[in-house]
Order: sequence, then C-alpha cells, then structure tokens
Amino acid sequence: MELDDRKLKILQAIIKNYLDTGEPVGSRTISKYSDLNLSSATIRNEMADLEDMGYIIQPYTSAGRIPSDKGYRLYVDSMLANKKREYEVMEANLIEKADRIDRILEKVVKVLADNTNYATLATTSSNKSRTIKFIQLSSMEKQQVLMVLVLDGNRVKNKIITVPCECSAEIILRLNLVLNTYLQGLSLDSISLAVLHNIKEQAGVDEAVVGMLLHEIEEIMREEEEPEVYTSGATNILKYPELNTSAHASQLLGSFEEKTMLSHLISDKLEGENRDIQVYIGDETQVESMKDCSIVTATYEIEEGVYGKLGIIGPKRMDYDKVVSTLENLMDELDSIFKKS
Amino acid sequence: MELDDRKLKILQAIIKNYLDTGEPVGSRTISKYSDLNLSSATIRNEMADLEDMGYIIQPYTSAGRIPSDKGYRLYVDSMLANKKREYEVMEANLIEKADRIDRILEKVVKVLADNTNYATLATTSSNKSRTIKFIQLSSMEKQQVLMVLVLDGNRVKNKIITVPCECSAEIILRLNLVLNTYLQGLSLDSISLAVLHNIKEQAGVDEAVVGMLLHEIEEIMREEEEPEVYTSGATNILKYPELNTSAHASQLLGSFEEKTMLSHLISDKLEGENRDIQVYIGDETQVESMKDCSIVTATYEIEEGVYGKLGIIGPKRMDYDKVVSTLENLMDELDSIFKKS
DNA sequence: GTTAGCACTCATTCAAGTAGAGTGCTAACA
DNA sequence: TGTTAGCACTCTACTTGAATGAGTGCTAAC
Repeated sequence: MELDDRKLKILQAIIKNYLDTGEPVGSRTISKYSDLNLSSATIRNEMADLEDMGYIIQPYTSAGRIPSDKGYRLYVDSMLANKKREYEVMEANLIEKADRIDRILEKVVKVLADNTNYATLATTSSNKSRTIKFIQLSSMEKQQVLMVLVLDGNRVKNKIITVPCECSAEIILRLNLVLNTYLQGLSLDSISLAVLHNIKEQAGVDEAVVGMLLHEIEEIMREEEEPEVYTSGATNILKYPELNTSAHASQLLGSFEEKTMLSHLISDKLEGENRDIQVYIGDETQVESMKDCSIVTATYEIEEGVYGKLGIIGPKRMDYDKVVSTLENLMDELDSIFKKS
Repeated sequence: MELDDRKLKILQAIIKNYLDTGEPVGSRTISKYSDLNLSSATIRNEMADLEDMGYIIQPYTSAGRIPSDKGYRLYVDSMLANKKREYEVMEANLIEKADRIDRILEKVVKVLADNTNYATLATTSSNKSRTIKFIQLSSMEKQQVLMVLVLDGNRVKNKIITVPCECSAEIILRLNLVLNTYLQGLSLDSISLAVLHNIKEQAGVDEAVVGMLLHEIEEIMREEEEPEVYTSGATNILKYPELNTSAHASQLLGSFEEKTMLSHLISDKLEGENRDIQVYIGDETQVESMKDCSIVTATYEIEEGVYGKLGIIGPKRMDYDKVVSTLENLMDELDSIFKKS
C-alpha cells in the first residue's frame, strides 16, 4: 500500500487534532473539520489503511485513532523539511547582566520553559576539554589561599585552599606567574609531566604546596568536564494528563532532580551529529520512563568547536512546530551571545 | 472541659496511628492497640470530647478521627519538650570537599531529603548584610577585568567586567590596594559617601572606571542579600497521597521552582526568634498552597551573628520526631563546620 | 464511671444498565 | 471504481442502586 497524498492529509489532520485535544480522533471529526470534503465512511476506510501501515493506533476497538511514534515521526520530519523560520519575539534580554555561562543558561531554560510550557534543560559541553585562560591566587588569612581559575568561555571557578604553610606575598606572586606561564591555554589532557616538572621546579616553594594547588586545579577541571545541567519547568509535565499518572510523573520528575541522568539523555546520543535540531519520539528517547514523552534538542556553540545542548521534554503530542521554531530562535541568539564574548 | 491525662493519651494514640497510616482512626483501633485498656465505647466518649475541644476532626459522619492543626500542635509541642536528642548516624561526610557554603548547602539538602523522604530546603542568611573580606581584581584580556569578591563566610563571588579603557598592571595593583584598604570589613550599609570619595580620590584612574567597579560591588552584595535557596527532594511530596491530588501537588511543586517564594516562607517569619527548631502546621505556614503541609525549620550559624535556615516540608502527618532529631543533629554539624572555617 | 448493645450514617465497592462515540461492513450510487 | 449512506456491533464512560462495613451516638445496664 502506498501513502498517497490524501492519506497523508488525513494523517496530518489526525495528528493536528490530537495535538490540540489529547483525545483519540474519530472519523467524523476529520470529515467535518478538515477541508477534504469526504464523508466519515471514506475517512474510516483510509484510517483503516493508515492503521495497517502503522501510522496510527486504535487504543481500543471503537475508539478514535491516535498517532503512533511512526506517525509522529513522519509529521515531525515533514515539518522540519519545510520549516519557515517564523521568528517569535522572545523576551530575550538575556544578554544583559548575564556575563557568565551559568547565568545565561539558567535564564535560558527559564525563558524556554515559560514560553513553551514544557520541561526544559540545558547542558554545557562535555567531552571537549576546557582550557585554562587565567589563574589567580590570592592569600587570604593565615594559611588560606583563594584560587580563581578562569577557563575558556569565561567560566570562572574559585576555591579556597588551606595550605600546610603560610605563604608570603612574594611566594603567591611567584606562583601566579609560574602557573600562568605554564598552564595558560592548556586543557587538562595537554598538561604534560614535563610541564608539571617545570612548574614545581620554578615555583620556589615547598613541593607539597605546589602539588596541592595543581591537584586542586585538576579537580576543578575534571569537575568542569562533567557537563552541568540546568533545568526549569519540570512541573509543567504535570499539566499533561497522559503523563500525570502518578506512577510515571513521579519517576519522570525524579529524574529531573537526578541531573546526571539528564545530561546523558541529551548529550550522549547526539555525539558527532550535525548541529541541527533533533527530535526523539517515544521509544526513540531510549529511556524507559520517557516512553510517553518526546524530546527536542538543539545544539549551540559556546566557543569554536565547543557545543552545548538545549532540550525540551514534553508529551508526545507537544507542539513540535512551536518548540522547533522557539529553539531555533534561541539557538541563534545564544550563538551570537557567545561569539561576542 | 479539661484535657486530662487520659484524654491526652488517647489523643497521642490517635495522632501516632494517623502518622503511620494516613487514614482516619476509629475508636476500636485505639481501644485495641493502646495500653489503656478501655473499651471502644469509652474511647468514643473521650473522642467526642476531644472533638469538642478542637483537637481532632471527623472528616464526615461515621468516619474515624484525624488530628486537627491544634491537635498536631499539642503533639509537637509536647514532643519538643521532652526531646531526648537521640542521635542518628547520618552519613555526614559533608565536611570533605565542601569548602564553600553553596556546596555544603547543596549537599545538606540532598542528605536531608534522602534521610527523611520529605522535600527540603536551605537558605543562606538574609537581612543581615554581609561584609567584604577581600577584593581581588585581575586584568584579563583587552578591556576585561575579573573581579573576585570574598565576603564573610567565605562566600566567593566573581564577575567579569568590561571597562571603558585598558587597565595597566599598575593600575590594577593600585585599585586592589585602595579597594581593599577602604572596603575590607564593611557591609553594604556601612559604606559611607566619605569612603567612596576616598576611594575615587586615591584610585588614580578614570573616575568612570572606579564608579563602575563600585557599582558592580554594590550589585554583587545586593544580590547576596537576597538569600539563596537550595532545594532537594521536591518530588518526595508526590509520595504522600493526601498531597498528591493533582491540583495541589502541581502548585506545591511549582512553588519549589519559584525559589524566592520559598525563601520568604522560611526566613520571614522567624526573624528575631531564638534559634530553636520551629514547627509550622497547616495554616500556620501562612501559605495557601501549603495548608495541607507542615514545615519544620532549624537555624544554623554561619558566622558570628549570621544565621541561615534549614527547612523540611512534608505532609501534616510527617514523622515529626525523626525530622526534629535529624535537624538537630545536622544543625550542630553545620555549626561546627562553619565555626571551623 | 464504664461498658454492651443497637440503630444510624456515610464512604466505598461492585454490578448492572445506559448512552454515546466510533468502527467495520455491506449495499447502493455516481 | 471510488464514494457514500445505513446499520449492526463494540467498547468505554457514566450513572444508578444495592450491599458492605467501618464507625459513630445514644441509651440502658453494670
């Protein structure tokens, strides 16, 4: 059997209607509210075909039809194909005051969640190791040293370190010089033993102290390799009855608190793909608890070659059209923000 | 009518039972499972009295009784009175690696949520204005300056500032000196115009730049006055059927994303009280959406005279005993951590 | 003061019945 | 040959009513 034009139109009508109502769609509804001018009987025949072909499902005998994952997939694909980039005005006063990635992303997920009424998340890049832009040690009181580490993308990390001996101003100064000289521009992977050796040699202090500092630097950077996850609007999920069957909802929301799992969710599967928008429907998410959800992800560029992801999680019947265009819009915005900085 | 000993015992039995089951408690249950050796009929008489006195409620004719807010209140008060500080071993490897308040609190709320199975939150102190411990400017590239601000309690804030002109190393050095000299130890309120004047005079740079820096400092400190809120275990709320009526749950969880509201929740009402543990039952929380919840809060000391709060939000029938002892335990722990640092 | 007994109340549960939406199939029609 | 009208059928959702049982209040007896 072939999916001819009429079948396609009927399928689209079914999906559109289902997206609106969340209820199974009957033949009469389509016959009445579409511009096909066909009787319900004809629609029924076609629907039977569409069901045979796997695009729609009948939850039980004599109920209307709902789209299957395959049906959604077709719909989404055709939508992505002739997307007409209709820009919405989004209150994107993001740039102001948002001087650091974490602030920006916090705001982005919030804006996104408010705009779409779905759950949203954003991750910073993983895998790609960050490089050191700048290190600054300052002696605080007694044996405490404040270390500030600026990584590329202006990610600032700081840590207060208690060192075994008191450090004079000169020592701190020297350490700053040495550390910056040798480490600037390096990523964790590219710090060689030779570099470490040089640092220790030229630091002019107790090797234990230097070792400690280096250890902390390593730790901070390792930490940074774990992508951070920002979420918002998790409770939006409760708004969709089909996801709000306490068993699922609770599990789903739970996973929003366990952020590590989420980061895998949207990072893993996108490795190496192009930076377009991706849509995962139902089982395609590969996560049991999300089998009734869809995930839409987008990639943005933090810095030359360093990517982060945005994700939206909602019911399968999410408003793909709006989500995609919102994401596209935001993605461009983010790109330009990061390129500027 | 008087609340004699027997009535009290019956009330306690009712509450205990209700805490366990979440179901209304009947007279027969009490007669059977308490050591009072009274028939159900007698219990019924007493229960009628207790109801008249407002300690228990009958949800509908011929249902068992459930404790009223007033009943809970009595129970909690008597419990707090003869509390025997039974320490539980809590996996409090908090101290390690947690060198900054935010990390500690993040961990605390998580541990607390895992231990109690309720939703938890922690706020840093508000109102009490923080003081500047240390300022460090560093010139990054071009016209960007990294400002690191250490406040009391070792709260480290940083911001990258784009200044209108390039700053030489000497200028930065001088600015550091001047800013630290004049601002160290001051809170936002105690920075006088005279101080500002002195700084501008001695900075030796374009007044615009100094103004900008001061402005940023002010902003950071203002930001810091807004207490930050850390939450965890929000979804635990879904575990309690009486809170999981979609209407409420959704609103309740929603307020967990709106952290500002939460901070008021546990900060406002405690101003000026002693630092004991406080319990708010039902309407006492003063929040409509929490009228079926109880909140238990505890105060910990970040630094001499600076307090933060911990809060646990659960159903009215929460295990007050456990919650209180867990909080007490944790509170001491926190106090000692912060005193050490 | 305590208890046994009894009538009464009311939520909950289950089964049966009804309404309605929707289908599949067949026969008629253009 | 494709389309449509009509009809019997299916299945869910909703309503109704009866049975159940937990629990009470009241009264009278101990």
